[in-house]
Amino acid sequence: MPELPEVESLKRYLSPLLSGKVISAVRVIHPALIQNRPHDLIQALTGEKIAALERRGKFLGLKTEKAGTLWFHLGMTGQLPWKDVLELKDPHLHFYLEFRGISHKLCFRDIRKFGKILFAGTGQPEPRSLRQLGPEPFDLAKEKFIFLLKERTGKIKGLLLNQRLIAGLGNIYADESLFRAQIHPKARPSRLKAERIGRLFDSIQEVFKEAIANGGSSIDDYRLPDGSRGEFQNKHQVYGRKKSPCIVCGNLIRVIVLSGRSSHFCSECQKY
DNA sequence: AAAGTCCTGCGA
DNA sequence: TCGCAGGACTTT
Repeated sequence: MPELPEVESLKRYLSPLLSGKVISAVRVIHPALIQNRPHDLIQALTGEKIAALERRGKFLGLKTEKAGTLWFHLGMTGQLPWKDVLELKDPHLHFYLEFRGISHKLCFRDIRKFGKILFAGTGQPEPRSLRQLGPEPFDLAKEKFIFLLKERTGKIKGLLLNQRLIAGLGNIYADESLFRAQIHPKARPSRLKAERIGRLFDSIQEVFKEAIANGGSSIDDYRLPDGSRGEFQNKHQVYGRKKSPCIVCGNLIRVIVLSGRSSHFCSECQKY
C-alpha cells in the first residue's frame, strides 16, 4: 500500500539515478496497465532525457525534457525495482525502461495489478486521475484543511482516504494520524472543535515526515528500488497492532471496518 | 454515502 | 478451500 511517504521515498531514491539519463528503450510487457495507447508512449519517450522526478499524491512522475511526464501509480502491490539483470520470466513484471549507456533498468512490477501507468504528453491535458487530486498535505494551510473537513458530513476516516479532499493518505497513515490526534475514526469533523482538526493536520504532517525519514513502511510488498525495506512499519502505533496494548494507555487496539477498510484505533485514547 | 469490483498471495 | 487485504473507480 504505497502511500505518500513510500512514493516520496522512491522519488528520493530514484532522482539521482535517473535525472539526466536518456531513455533508450520502452518495453511494454503487459499493456493493460497502461492507460494510454502503448505505441504512443513508446514513440514519445524513446530518446527522451529525464529532467526531474515528481510526486503528486501517490503518483510518481518521470518528467522528460520535451515529451511530457510518465506517471506511475503503484496501487497496492506495485514496485519499481532498479535492476541490472532482469528476470524476464517474472509474471509480475509489466513494464521497464532502458537507459543509454547504463545496464540498469527501471522496472514496474505489480502482483495484484491495481497499479497504473499514465503518460501525459507536453501540451496534452493532465490525466483526470491527477487533475482531480486534492491539495498536497505539505502545501496546504491548516485553516484550509479545517474548512475542507468541516463542510463535509461523513466520518473522518473515510474523508481522510478521499484523494479529492487531500492527496496522499491511505489506510496506514490515516489510522496513524487519527491516533496521534486522539480522534476516533468514526468522529464527524462537522462536530469536532476546529483545534482538534488542526491537531490532526499537524499529526498528518508529523507522521509523514517521520515515515519518509524511515524510508516508508514495508508491510507486504513495498520495497525500495534496490529491494531493501523501509523501516517505518516498526514504528506504527496502531496499524497492524490489533489486540496489542496501546502504547499510551495499555488498552488493547481494536479494529472496525469503515469505508470498507480496517480501522485500527484505541477506544480509550481516541474520542469523538 | 455505502457497497461492489478488480486482483493475487497468504493465512486460517 | 475460503476469505481477507485495500486504492480507486463504478454502481446503487
